[in-house]
Amino acid sequence: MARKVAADQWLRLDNQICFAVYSAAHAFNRVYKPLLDRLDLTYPQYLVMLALWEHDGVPLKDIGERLFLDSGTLTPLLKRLEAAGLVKRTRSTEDERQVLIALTAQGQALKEKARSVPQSILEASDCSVGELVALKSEIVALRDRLNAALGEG
Amino acid sequence: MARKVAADQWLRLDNQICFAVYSAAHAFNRVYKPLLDRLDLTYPQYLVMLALWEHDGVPLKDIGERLFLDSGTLTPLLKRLEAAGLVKRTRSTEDERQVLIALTAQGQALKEKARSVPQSILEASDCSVGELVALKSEIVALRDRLNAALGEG
DNA sequence: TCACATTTAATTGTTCGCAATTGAATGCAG
DNA sequence: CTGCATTCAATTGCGAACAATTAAATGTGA
Repeated sequence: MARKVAADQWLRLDNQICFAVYSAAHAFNRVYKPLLDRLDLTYPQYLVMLALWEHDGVPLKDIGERLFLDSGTLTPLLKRLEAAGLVKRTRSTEDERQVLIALTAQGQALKEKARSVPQSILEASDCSVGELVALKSEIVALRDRLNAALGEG
Repeated sequence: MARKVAADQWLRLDNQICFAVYSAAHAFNRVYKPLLDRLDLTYPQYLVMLALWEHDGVPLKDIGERLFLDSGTLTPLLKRLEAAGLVKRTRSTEDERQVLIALTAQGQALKEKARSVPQSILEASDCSVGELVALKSEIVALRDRLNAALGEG
């Protein structure tokens, strides 16, 4: 019986790091919600805008690689951003398979409204920048090992 | 200009801990996918089963509090688990507002097939149990602080 | 007891996320 | 140049996730 209980430890919800990550992601989402509502963005849309504020005029594929998302997710999302007037989607002339995503003036301007968001998140996290940076690095390292395992599998 | 670059650091994708968590959650999901396909479960369904293997015959609400999910998510998910023959949903007789979720024999039996899953995840994580436990605790602590901030906000 | 608030699931509508497929453009071997 | 594979975005279908609403059951105060 002691052996059975020990075996069960591996299936306990509280012992799953994946559940920790899963539930933390949802917690972040809920904290972001009211902040992003003021920008009329969802969280995934905010990520795309972050990517574009760094590198504008890039193919859809590049955004996908950066965010680990595919066209099935990005195509409709980008159409919504275009409908909102934040980006423009144009076929590349050199390679007509590619769709280039470029910020509109409105999309660039939104960056200024977004500047206050990270500070609010930091406050909700209730810990130091240093701690968050360290934790972030560990999580990224784990993510990259998981993705590497996928490539091998 | 140096000042503008410094200000932009806060909006850089790679500096967002939320994106680290978000992308790690998706990476976990992709690693779980082939393992859970063999159990005919999605990842959220797997979480519900983990909860039920620990505490059977509980109200939907309890599962929701445990997993941080609401009825809008759980009601259709549990109907799918019921359709798959893994759980039974019954109105409580003491309080007819509540729906009690109980494992079927098949649902209990699935636990044995699930025992090999955590080991596979550990291998894909490519690090020690100790490291994972420590990281998990930090992530849970962050999640709880975020949820606490929501309550205050 | 009666009115009213609270609790609990279910429902509706929108947005992700991904697998699988389609179709067009491009690259490449012969 | 031809034939075939590859790349890329779009589409379809399904399962979350959540806000907002609805409806029924329960609890509470007067």
